[in-house]
Amino acid sequence: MLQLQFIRENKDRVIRGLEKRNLGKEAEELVNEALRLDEERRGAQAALDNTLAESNKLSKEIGSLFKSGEHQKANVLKEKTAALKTESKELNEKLNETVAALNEVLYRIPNIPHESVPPGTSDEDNIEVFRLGDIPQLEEGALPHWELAKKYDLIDFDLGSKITGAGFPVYKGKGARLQRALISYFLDKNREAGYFEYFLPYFVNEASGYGTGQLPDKEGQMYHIEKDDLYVIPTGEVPMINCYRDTIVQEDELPVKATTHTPCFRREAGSYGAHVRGLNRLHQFEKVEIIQITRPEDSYKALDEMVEHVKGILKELQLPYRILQLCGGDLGFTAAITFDFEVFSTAQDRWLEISSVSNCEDYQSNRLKLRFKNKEGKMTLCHALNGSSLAIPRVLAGILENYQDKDGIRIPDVLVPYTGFDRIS
RNA sequence: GGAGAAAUGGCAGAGUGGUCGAAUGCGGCGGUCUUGAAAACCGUUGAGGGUAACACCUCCGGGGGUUCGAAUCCCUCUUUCUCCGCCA
Repeated sequence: MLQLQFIRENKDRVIRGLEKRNLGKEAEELVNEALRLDEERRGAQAALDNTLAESNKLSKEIGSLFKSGEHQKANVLKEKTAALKTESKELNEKLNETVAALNEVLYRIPNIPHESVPPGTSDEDNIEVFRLGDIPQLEEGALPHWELAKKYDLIDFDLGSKITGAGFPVYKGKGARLQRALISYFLDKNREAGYFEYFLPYFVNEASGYGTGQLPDKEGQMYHIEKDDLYVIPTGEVPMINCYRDTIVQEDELPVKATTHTPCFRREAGSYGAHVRGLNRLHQFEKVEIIQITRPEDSYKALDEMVEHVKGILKELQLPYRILQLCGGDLGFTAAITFDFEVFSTAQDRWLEISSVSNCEDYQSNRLKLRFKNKEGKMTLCHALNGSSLAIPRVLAGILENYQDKDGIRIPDVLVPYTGFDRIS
C-alpha cells in the first residue's frame, strides 16, 4: 500500500497518478476517504493516549501509596481509575474500528504508475518498446503446439482432464524432459547472474497473501485450502518475497537478488476457445521467478538489469519476441511500471506473454514491512521488483511451434546439454 | 497422535506483580590511543504512533482475561525443542 505520509504530502500527485489507471472519480474519493480516516485515527489515538497517560499516573501514585502504607488514600484513587478504564476501553474500540476502516481504504488504493507509463484502458494500449528475432516462415502444414504435442506424444491434455480436470496437462517422455530442461536452464542462468536460489513451500498463509497483494482483492484467483486456511501459490513471487516480510535488511546486503522455480496454481475460470487451448492458459504451470530488493535510488537500474537479463535468455533460445510497456489500464495493482515479454507463436499467429517484469517501488514493501537502515540511520522502505524468467509452458509452446519442421522438432542448441537429445521426431 | 519444556532488543541471555523499553555479554556506531590497523579504554546503540519541537502513548511470539498496575498471573492460538508412538 501507499505510505500515508506520502498521500498526506502529495495528495494531488497521488490523485493525478491514479487517473492513469482510469479510476475516474473513485481515485479522488479513495484518497479523500483515506485522509479523513487518518485524521480521525489521529484524533482517536490522542484521546486514548491522554486517558492512558492519566491512568498510568494514577497507578503509579497508588503503587507508592501502598508502599508507604497509606491504604486509605490508595483505595480512594482506585475508585477513580474505574471510570478511566471503561473510557479507555471505549476509546480503544473506536481507534481499532478507525484503523480497520483506514486499512481497508488503503488496501483498495493501487500503486501510482511511473511517469513513463502510457495512458490507456486495456492491453490494446500497451506500447511495443522492443522487438528481436525474425518470425520464421513455417513450411506447409505447420501445426499449433497442441497438435504437435499430440503427434509426438509430449503432452496429454485428456489424461490430465481424467485424473484432475481441464487445465492440468500431463507431460510425457521428451515433453516432460524438455520441461525439466527449461527449468534447470533458467535457474542456472539466473544463478550465474547473481540470483540466490530458493526452493519454497507451495502453500502460504493469509499474512503472506496480504504481503504481496493477492489478498484481499484477488482472492478468487487462488486456490484456498479451507480446512487449514492456506492458499496455494499463484506464483513463486509470493513465498519468495514473503521470506523478507517483517525484515530489516542491512544496507550492504542490498540489492537482494533471488530466484526460484515453483509450480503456479491459478483458479481463474477464464474464457473459452482458442485463446485457452493447449498450453496457453492453465490451472497449473511451472515458472521460474526472479526478484530484487533494492535501495529506492537503485530500483530503476535494477529494473533495467532484469529486463536485460530476460532478453539475454530469449536471445540464447533464439525465439522471436517483443517487449511491451503496459499502459495504466493494464498495470497490475501493486506495480508502478511493468514490461511484458511476449514470444511469437507462429502456428497460432499470435503473441504469448511469457514474462512480466515489474517495479513495485515501495508499495509492496510497505505491506511487507521490508526496510533497511540508510546511511543517516533512518529506517527506509526498500523497493521490490519481480519478474518471470520465465513461464515454462508458453516458452515450450513457442519452441515447439517455431522449431518444427517437416518431420520433427529441433531443440535449441543451448538446451541440448539439459535435454540430452537434440530432436523430437 | 500422546507427554513435557520454551518463545524477551541485530544475536546470546537475565528478569516471576509497581519507578522495566527491559541487566549483562557480543555485534554496530562515535571517540581516546596509533603513521595506519588490531587490542585496550570511554561513550553510544530497538521499533511504531504522536508533536513545530517536547510531552505523551503502544510494543517482551499472536489474541483475550485478571489487577489500580503485567515481560512477570490465567485462558487460547501459533511456532520451536525434548521424549514416546507412527511413517516416506
